[in-house]
Amino acid sequence: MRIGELAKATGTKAETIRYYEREGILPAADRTDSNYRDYSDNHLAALTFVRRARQLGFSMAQVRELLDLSDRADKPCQEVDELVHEQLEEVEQRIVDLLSLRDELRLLLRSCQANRIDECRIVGSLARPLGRVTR
Amino acid sequence: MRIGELAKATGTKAETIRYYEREGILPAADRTDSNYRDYSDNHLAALTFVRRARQLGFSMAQVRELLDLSDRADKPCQEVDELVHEQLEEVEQRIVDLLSLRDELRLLLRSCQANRIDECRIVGSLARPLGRVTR
DNA sequence: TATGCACCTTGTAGCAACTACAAGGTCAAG
DNA sequence: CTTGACCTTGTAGTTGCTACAAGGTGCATA
Repeated sequence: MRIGELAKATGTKAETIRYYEREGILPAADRTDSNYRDYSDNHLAALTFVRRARQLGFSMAQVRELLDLSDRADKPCQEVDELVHEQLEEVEQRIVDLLSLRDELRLLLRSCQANRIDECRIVGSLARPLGRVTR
Repeated sequence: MRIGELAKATGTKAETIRYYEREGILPAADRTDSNYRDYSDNHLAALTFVRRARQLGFSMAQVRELLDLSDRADKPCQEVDELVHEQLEEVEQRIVDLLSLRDELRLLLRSCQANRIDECRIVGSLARPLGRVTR
């Protein structure tokens, strides 16, 4: 299959696929006589793997690790487990951070009672460091 | 005060402060005889404002808008309100996204029962598109 | 046969918001 | 008078793409 077809099949832009190849994330494809990339089903599987891992929030470096690990069929999968664990913890931390961000923004919204900007507590609140929004 | 002092006072790196100046987010400072930047309390207030807005997740473009608005003391603060609202909605969306990411990662972790990578469901799950992790 | 159009190629530059140098100037203390 | 901490400018790197530009290919249609 050509790059456009693979792109459509995986919901990836052709440019991104070429980028992955440059970065060594995907193996280079065969070429047709006219120098077009010619992909196999293995490429389709690999790209699906990569995209899914990226959607799950893994970094490119982590995806590389996952790819390396998934080639070692005989090894224990403890390392894969650890990578997923790490990622889960990061995501959980980001959630905690965003929740407190959300609370701050809600407070900020409630603090605007005035009509004019110079009386607006939002603008005033921004001029103070974080954590002292209330009063 | 010099740039290092301002940096310490606001928890910003000196390089970031110079970057803000280049970007027009902060007004240029006066210079000493030896060409060092010399900051006033107004700069301290402005930088605090900027950093706080950034910590709240506002983009540089939004910070610019907020700064412009906060200068128009006589205007109604409806626009400020709208910006905060927008940002709140974005944060809430990011939270929703991350929550479902977290669930996916948890499922993935539970799916690893095997010991060898070629029997590990995690690796297998990654090879399938999102949304079909379970079974 | 020509020509239009969708597709492909490479290479380079841009995005956000910094961060990290390098190479050199300034200033106070010892 | 030298050491060290600070400052200056300028440039390049980070992450993960995305967007061109300039040109080649392949196929259907006039």
